[in-house]
Amino acid sequence: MINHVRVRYAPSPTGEPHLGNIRSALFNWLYARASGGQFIVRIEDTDRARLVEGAQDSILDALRWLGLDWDEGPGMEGEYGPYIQSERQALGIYQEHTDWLIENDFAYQCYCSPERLAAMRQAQQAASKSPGYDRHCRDLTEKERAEFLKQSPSPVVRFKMPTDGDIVIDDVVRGEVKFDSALLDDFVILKSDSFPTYHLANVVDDHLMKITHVMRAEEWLPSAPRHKKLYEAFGFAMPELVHLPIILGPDRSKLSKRHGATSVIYYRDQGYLSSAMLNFLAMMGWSLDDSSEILSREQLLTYFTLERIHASPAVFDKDKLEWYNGMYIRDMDPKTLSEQLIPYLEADVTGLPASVARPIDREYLTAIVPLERERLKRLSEAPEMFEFFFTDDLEYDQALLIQKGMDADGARAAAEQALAVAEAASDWSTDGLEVAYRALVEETGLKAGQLFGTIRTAISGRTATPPLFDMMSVLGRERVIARLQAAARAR
RNA sequence: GGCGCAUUCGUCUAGUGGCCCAGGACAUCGCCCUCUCAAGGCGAAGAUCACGGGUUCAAAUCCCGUAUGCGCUACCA
Repeated sequence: MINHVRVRYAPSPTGEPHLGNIRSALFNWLYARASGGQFIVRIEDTDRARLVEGAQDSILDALRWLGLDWDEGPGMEGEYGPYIQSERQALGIYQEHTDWLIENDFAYQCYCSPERLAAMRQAQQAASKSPGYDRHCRDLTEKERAEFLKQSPSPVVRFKMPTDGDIVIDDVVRGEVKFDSALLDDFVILKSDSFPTYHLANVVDDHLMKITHVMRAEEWLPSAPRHKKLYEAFGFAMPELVHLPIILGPDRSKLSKRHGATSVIYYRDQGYLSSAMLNFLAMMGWSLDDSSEILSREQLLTYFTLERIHASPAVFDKDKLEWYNGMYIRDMDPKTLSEQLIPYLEADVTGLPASVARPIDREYLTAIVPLERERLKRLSEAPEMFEFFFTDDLEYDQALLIQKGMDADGARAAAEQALAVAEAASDWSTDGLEVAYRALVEETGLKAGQLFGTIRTAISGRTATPPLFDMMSVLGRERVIARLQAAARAR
């Protein structure tokens, strides 16, 4: 049986790659790969006014980052190209199809001015009638057309929708959905700049590119009946429709900039791992069972099915994304993590202080990483978290040296004693240091928490750190001694 | 306003007529571990399955209605 799956991701280059948008790309990709089909990327740049410079690159970057490779599309020319609609427009593809529709009485030129349309809409609203084009130009005589054409030489083209009867579309996720034709107007398929609207371009290209499944966000469901009529007029076979649930913000409206960052690129830059993002995105609108939370790319590929796509919308939960990220960070080996951390650490403004020489010591870094790994939620937290390992002069509130039940003199004394032990230590390993300092606890009569707390602050400048002796061992005797000396001098 | 879709813990979800006085995960809280912070382990709290009617011996699951939310209603996608 030859039912070769071909799906597509068709972004409009009008901004940053939106989380919801990339989630659609992911589902398409997953389905293509899971079924041995093809994943096609098509750039829908028919809105010349809203085009954003660089948006296409940034969308493709997001795809590459997540490892969503495409079989045909920009940079991967296949037999159904070109894959950028403006290039297809230049080839006359949409014009030809539009002409055919007009010749066969499925479409007509409309000469109505934007002013007339606006006035019409206003009147409809005032009379609280359902809005829609009044078909003013649908049944003009040849003579009238010629007359109007003189006044508006670049008309739009509208598609003739049926005026009554139901249009039933079949959606894989939602089943049959019925629309009343009387409520659907004659929509524009070709704009006055001779670029197609989404509806025309989408139907024509999906057919020409042999797309078998149209998987897109739910907000497109209301336009499905228009597309169906277009397919019928052309005599094209209808692809399967799969409308994905929308991704919502915390206030339950469609996720948008006012909810904060929505760009996948932003999350990448913040230090979210692509594996975590992939897993998280997959679980928004799809799930495997009652217990699987962590699913690798490979597992996703083997388990993904259309049947398990949800119908109801999902709220974007940043906390859960962070949890996923932490899980995946902890799962990384120190070497790989170190490499990924370097750009964040060496970055100019957001990285380690300028006083820290670049490139940073890779070996030292690799020793630090195992100590901090389980504390990292985002790679971008590393500079702040690792800073004390690299800087020579620690700045901190010296009151932090004084532990519960101690006074300033006690803290100074503790630092001095700790210093003496550091200077005398013969074994600088984690275990060796622990033996030496446990002995000091006995000797001083301080509580372990008190002594260790003072040392912790002395050598790190903070109260929350990795385990003390691991930290001392990695910092090295020289740094530890210098820092204990400073603490002993504290006043 | 019209049309459409959706509706299980705060959030993501399991659940397709009896296994459910509803299971898991995130977040929250507590305990344990412990030199701090994490991580981890254990536990708690949290859902009258939106509401109201049916159908059935039996409904979160099927049907009808209502409500609420969201989406669409452009020469934007």
